Amino acid sequence: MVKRTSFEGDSCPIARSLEALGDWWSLLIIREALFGLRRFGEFQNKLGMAKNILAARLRSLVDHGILATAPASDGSAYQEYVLTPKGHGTFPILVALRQWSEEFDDHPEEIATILVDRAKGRPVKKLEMRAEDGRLLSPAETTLKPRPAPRRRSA
Amino acid sequence: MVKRTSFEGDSCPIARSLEALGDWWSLLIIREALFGLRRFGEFQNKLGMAKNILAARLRSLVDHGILATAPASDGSAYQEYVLTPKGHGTFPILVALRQWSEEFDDHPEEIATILVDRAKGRPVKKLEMRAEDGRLLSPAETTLKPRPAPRRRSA
DNA sequence: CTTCATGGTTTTATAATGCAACCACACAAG
DNA sequence: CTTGTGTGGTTGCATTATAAAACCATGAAG
Repeated sequence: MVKRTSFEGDSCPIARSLEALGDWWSLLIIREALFGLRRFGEFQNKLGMAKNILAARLRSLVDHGILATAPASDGSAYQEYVLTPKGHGTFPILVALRQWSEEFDDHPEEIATILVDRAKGRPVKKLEMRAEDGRLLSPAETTLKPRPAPRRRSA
Repeated sequence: MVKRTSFEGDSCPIARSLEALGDWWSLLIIREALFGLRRFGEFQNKLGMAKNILAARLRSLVDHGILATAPASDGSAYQEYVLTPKGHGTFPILVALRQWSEEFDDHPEEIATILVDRAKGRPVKKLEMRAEDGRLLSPAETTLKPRPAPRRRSA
């Protein structure tokens, strides 16, 4: 396999996000980190993935600023992997994937869990596209526009 | 490379979604279909990807029910690829990826476009997690719950 | 009919993945 | 202190996934 096309320099933010998130297993590792896993062994045990791939993915996620390493919380000499704010920011992506699957999966009965509001136990509402003024938007009611040049910032 | 682990039988909807969407290029093909591309050559020209990979991806997206083939709209004998409702349902995923990248990208100045409300030209609002009753939810305010057994349906 | 366009298919070589074995250090127990 | 187990990797190997390029079959236009 020749090297996969990199989307790193792409002008589209979707493509750019795939550079950080698009490797096989990456989103599932983030999912587990959101559930609170932190230790290499925890990720490995939960996901059942190859250790060399896990090591490479964790390294990549750290390099992309999604995870950070921190001293283990039990006081041992080991390191843990903790989500950064950038990592936490992936939550809507995971929710979107989940809701798409729940709605369109060929075998919805194979899905084991639903995402609920912790306080009430009720399902989280479907994600909605909304305009600045709150109007609900369908995909057809959106479009792309050139990004305005950023304002100059004082040094 | 040995065969990648399949998430097909996974009980988590996020993992399951990656089976259909997780191949390199798949989400970008869908993005282009959402922009209105339909013909093999259009996808190929726009994305600049290898034709054999494009053919394989289009086949996979059709097999997963995200795209369907239809006679070409110009009356020729060719086929077109059109998004199904399931395909259109991926829009929030793409929006979530876009918004994550816009917020956290190391080089936001390299992003060329913003997603706007077509009528007003104003940026689309950031996606929000909301409870059934409309309360805004942080990730910590959500949890997973076993999916209730489906009701028996009349034959 | 000829020529070009379209939508693939096939071949080839390298990167990406998973498996399994190995390794270096950390930690715990005696 | 020694020994054994746990932890977090690293390494070697084989197969699949990817991209590039060439090839091919049909469609369309003149």
